[in-house]
Amino acid sequence: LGEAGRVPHVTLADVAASAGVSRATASRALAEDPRISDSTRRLVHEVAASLDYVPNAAARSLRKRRTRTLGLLLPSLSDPFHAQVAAGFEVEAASHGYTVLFVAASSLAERRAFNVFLEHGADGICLVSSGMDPLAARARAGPERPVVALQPDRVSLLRRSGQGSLPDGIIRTDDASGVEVGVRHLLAMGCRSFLYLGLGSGPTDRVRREAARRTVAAAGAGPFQAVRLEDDAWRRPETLGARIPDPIPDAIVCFDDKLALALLDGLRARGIRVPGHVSVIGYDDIPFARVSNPRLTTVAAPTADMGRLAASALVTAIRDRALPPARVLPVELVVRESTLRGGRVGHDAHMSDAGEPLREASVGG
Amino acid sequence: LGEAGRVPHVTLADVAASAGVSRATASRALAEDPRISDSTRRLVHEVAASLDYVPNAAARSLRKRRTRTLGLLLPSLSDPFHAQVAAGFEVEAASHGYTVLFVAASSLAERRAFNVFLEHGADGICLVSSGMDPLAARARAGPERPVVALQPDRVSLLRRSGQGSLPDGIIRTDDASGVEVGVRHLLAMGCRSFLYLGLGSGPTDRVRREAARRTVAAAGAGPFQAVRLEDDAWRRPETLGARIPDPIPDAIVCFDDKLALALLDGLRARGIRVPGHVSVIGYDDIPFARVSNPRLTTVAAPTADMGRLAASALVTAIRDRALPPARVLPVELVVRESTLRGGRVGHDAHMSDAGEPLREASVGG
DNA sequence: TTGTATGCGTTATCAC
DNA sequence: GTGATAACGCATACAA
Repeated sequence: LGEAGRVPHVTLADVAASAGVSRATASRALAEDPRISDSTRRLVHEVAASLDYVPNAAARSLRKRRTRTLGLLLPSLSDPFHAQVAAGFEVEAASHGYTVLFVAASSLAERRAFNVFLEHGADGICLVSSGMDPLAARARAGPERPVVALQPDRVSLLRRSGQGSLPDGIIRTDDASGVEVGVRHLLAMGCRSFLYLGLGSGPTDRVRREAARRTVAAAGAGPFQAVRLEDDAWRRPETLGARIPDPIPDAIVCFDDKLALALLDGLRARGIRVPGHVSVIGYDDIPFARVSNPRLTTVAAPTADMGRLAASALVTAIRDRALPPARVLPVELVVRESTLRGGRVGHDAHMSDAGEPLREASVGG
Repeated sequence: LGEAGRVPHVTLADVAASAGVSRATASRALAEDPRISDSTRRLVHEVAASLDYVPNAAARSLRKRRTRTLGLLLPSLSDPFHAQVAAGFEVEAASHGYTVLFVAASSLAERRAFNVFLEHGADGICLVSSGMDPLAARARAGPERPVVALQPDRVSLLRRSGQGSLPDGIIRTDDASGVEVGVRHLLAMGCRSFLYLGLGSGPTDRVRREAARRTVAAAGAGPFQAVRLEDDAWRRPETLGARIPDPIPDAIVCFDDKLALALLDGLRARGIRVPGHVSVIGYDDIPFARVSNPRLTTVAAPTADMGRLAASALVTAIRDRALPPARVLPVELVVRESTLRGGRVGHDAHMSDAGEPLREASVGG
C-alpha cells in the first residue's frame, strides 16, 4: 500500500492468532456457534476483549448480504411530528439490533435519498409522509428489501384506497374519521361556520379537508371555507392571523398541531380570543399541544407508536420475507381548552384550571 | 451456495462485461477517473444506468476503509432541542455526501451505542449532551476517526475548562454568559427573588444554576433557591405547579425551554400569572417558545447551527486528520412576554401584541 | 488509456 | 470440534 501511518487494525485474524485457533473457529466462537467447545469459546471471547476487537460490519455485510441497518426517510426532523415518529422508529429498531440510517429529504431529493439506502444496503426502508409511490419504491428496492410507508402522500395510492384496501406495508392514521369526530365535537359545541387551514399539497391534506367539509355539510351547518398555506407557514406565526378571513368563523380546523399552535399565537396578536371568539382544533397531539394556552384540542395520532410499528413491521418482513398487511391506526379526540361548549359564549379559558385532558371517542381501526 | 431464489445482483462485473471493458475500467469510469477516455466513460455510465447498477457500499467500504457515514449519538429525539440539532447535523452531513447513522441512548446505554458506530465504521462520531468523556471516546475511536462532542456533560471535562481551554473538538454554548444576561435582564425588570428550576444531573445544569446564583448574588438580590426536577418532569406539567415553593419568587429561571413551557402551564393551573405574578425565562429558543402564551423570553442557542457545525467539523477533521479547536458559541437573549418590566406590576401580557422579538445582548464567543 | 491481479475482513462450505 | 479455503464486490498497484 502506498499509504503511510496506518493504524494496525485488530481483525478476526489477529484474535485467532492470539488465541491459537483458526479464523474459522474464532468467527464461530464469537458467533456462539454451538459446535464450538466451551473452553475455546471462552478463550476466544477473552482474547477478543483483551485486544479490543471490533468486528468489521462492512466485511460482514459483504459476506452475509445483510447490514443490520434500517433506512428512515422523512421530510424533516425539525417538525415535532416527524421527530416523534423517528424517535419511536429508532427505539424499536435498536431493540432488534438494527441501526438506523437517517436521511431527511424534501420531495425533490427523495429519489436520491432513497438511493442512499440502496447503496448502503439497508435491510429495510421506511418512508414517512413521502411523496414517492411506495409501490414504485418497492420495485426499486427489490423483493429482498421490504419498504413500508407511513402516511404516504401520493394521489394514485390514496385513490386506490377507496374502501380501505391499501397495499401491504402501508401504515396510516384514520384521518377521515379523526377529522370527522373532531368536527362533530365542534358542531356539538355549537359551531356553525368553519374554516379549514391546510398545509401541504398531497392527499393527506385533501383527505382531512374533505372530511371536514363533508361532516359540516352533513350536519347542515356552514359556511365552510378552506385556505391552503405554504408548508412553512407555521414558522411565521405573525403572518398567520392576517390569513384568517373575515368574518371570523366559529371554528378553525387545522391540518396539524404545529400549525394550530402558531395560529393560536396569530389570533392572539389580532386580539381574537380562543375559544371565546373562535374554536381551534389541531391534529397529531404533539407534546406541546397539552401545554399551550389555551391547551389545544386535537386529534391524537399514536405518533411514536407509528414509528415503532413501522420498524417492527420491517423487522418482521425481513424475517418472514413478507410484508404485513396495511394498517389504519385509530386516532382519538383529545378535548382540551381550545374548543369550548357554547361556541361564541365569551368565556376565556385563560386561567382556567382544566385537569387531565378528557379522552373521548376512539375511532377507526 | 445453499441458499435458493437469490436475486441476481447487478455488480460492477456485470456492468464491465456488458460494456465490454474490464472491471477496473468500469470502476474508474464510474469514479470519473480522468485517465479514462470520454467515450468509454460515457459508455460505462450508460450501461450502468440501463442495468440499474447500484454500487455496493459494503464492498467499497471494505476496500477503502471509509464508509461515508457519520454517527450521531443523542439522548432522545423526542426532545425538540435534540431534534433541531439532529436536523442541522443531517443537512450538513448530507451536503457533504455523508449518511447519518443515528442512535438514541440514555447514559446507561451510551457505551454500547458508541460501539455500534465503531462496528459500522462511521468515519466520524458526534456525541450530543452525552455523559461520556469525549476524550475517552476519542481514545476508543482511534486516531483515524474524529469524535466531536456537543454540550458534553461530564464533570472532569468542564472542570478542566476553567478558563475556556476546552480540548479540541468540543462545541458548547456559552451557558454561563447566557444565563447571566438572562438574569441581569430579570434584575433590570425589577425581580429580586429567584428560583432556578434544574434538569439533569450533569455540569450543564450546574453551570447554568451557578451562573444564575452568582449573578443574583452579585447584584445583592435574593433570596435564590434551586430545585432539581426529574429528567421527564416537563412531560407532566400538571405536577409542575406544585413544585414551585411558596412564597412565589419574582422570577423562575428554567434549565431549558421545554421545561419552561411546561411550567407556564403548571403555573396557569395554579392561577399564577406570568409575567404578572412571576417572570419565567427559558433556554435554547426551541420553535414553540415564540408562540407560547405568554411568549417565552429565552436564551437562544443556535440550535440547528450547532448540529451543522458539528457535522462540518467532522467532515473537516476527516479530511485534515485534525480536530478543529473547541468552540464556545455565543447565545443571545430573546426578550418576549414571559418577563416583564416592572416585576410584580399587575400587567398581564395576555392579548398583548408584541411584534418580532427583540434581539438583545449578544454574548460569548 | 486499459487490463491483470490482489486484498480489504468476514462467514460459509467442505474436509478432517 | 476444528481447520483450510473460497467467495462477497470493489478499488488500486502494477504491468502493458
